[in-house]
Amino acid sequence: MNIGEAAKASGVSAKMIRYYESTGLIPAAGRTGSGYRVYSDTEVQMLRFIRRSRDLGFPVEKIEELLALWRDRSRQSSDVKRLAQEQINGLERKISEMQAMMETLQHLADACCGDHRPDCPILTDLGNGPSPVNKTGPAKKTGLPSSVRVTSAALRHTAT
Amino acid sequence: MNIGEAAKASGVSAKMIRYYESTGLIPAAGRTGSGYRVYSDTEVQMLRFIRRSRDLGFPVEKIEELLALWRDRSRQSSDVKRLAQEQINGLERKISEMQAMMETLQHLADACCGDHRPDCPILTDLGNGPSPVNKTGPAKKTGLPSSVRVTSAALRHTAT
DNA sequence: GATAGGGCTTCCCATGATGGTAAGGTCAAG
DNA sequence: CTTGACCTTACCATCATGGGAAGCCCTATC
Repeated sequence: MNIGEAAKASGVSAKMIRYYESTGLIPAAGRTGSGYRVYSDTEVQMLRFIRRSRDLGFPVEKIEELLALWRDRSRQSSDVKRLAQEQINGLERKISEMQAMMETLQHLADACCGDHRPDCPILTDLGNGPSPVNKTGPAKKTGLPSSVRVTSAALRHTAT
Repeated sequence: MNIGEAAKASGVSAKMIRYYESTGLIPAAGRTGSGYRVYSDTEVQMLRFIRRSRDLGFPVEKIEELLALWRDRSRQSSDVKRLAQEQINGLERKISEMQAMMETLQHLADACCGDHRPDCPILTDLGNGPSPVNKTGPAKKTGLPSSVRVTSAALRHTAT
């Protein structure tokens, strides 16, 4: 099986398969005499594992750990569960941050009549809102990061 | 006001202020004889606007539009509201994607006893799960992106 | 006036996961 | 033997942000 077939079978693009190999996430594939990469079913299964893990939001760094556990027959399921729980916690945190953003935006949008006139509470808030966290006091770390910066990275893939 | 003071007053790092200037998001600041950037209160207010917009998850590209509307006294509030609504929709979509990931993970974690034994339904699922969307059929676009890839970009800033 | 320390300047590099492109080799079918 | 589809490597771009180096400037202290 060459890289294109492995890509189709695993759902991981050929580009990413090469990338994962270059970073050491997966071992270097075998080669034909002419230099083409060759993949076995076992390797395709590993790629599917990676793909599925990515779909669940795991960063590649964590997938490295998951793969190690996957291969380790003397693993402890508690280690796997811990990784999963950490991922759940991270997702939960991001979700609540985004929900906070969404609620703020919804309040602002609700207050904006959205007609031909220029008056707009959204812009007013953006201009006068409490951006600088340390506006009135010497607060340092309030606990909440205040900025969330979803960076549109998460948006990108679905939007495009 | 020099760039460091403007950074403190606006909540935008000096680094980012220079970056925003270089990309044209904000006009080039004035300079002292020795080349230091100088900022007025008006410019700091614009920076606060940007910061606040970022905090609500707007990508810089959208902030450019928001800023244009902010400056435009003959704007129509409907345009602002539309941008806000788009942002809300994007957040909503990302949130539901992450919630789906979280639920899947939660199910898997619930099924994992998390003890010293190696048996783990999480790893089993990752290895055998329905990763390749086109596994049994010639489906093309199922409508759902199937992959969500939050990329941990959203995690990063809060995690680190 | 000299010196120290901190702030400013520009320029380059890194992140994370992914796609794009270009130049060139290979394979299989006709 | 040609054509087209595929493979190879190598480099660049994304998006917003931080880090660092090398060098100039300003202020305070001695």
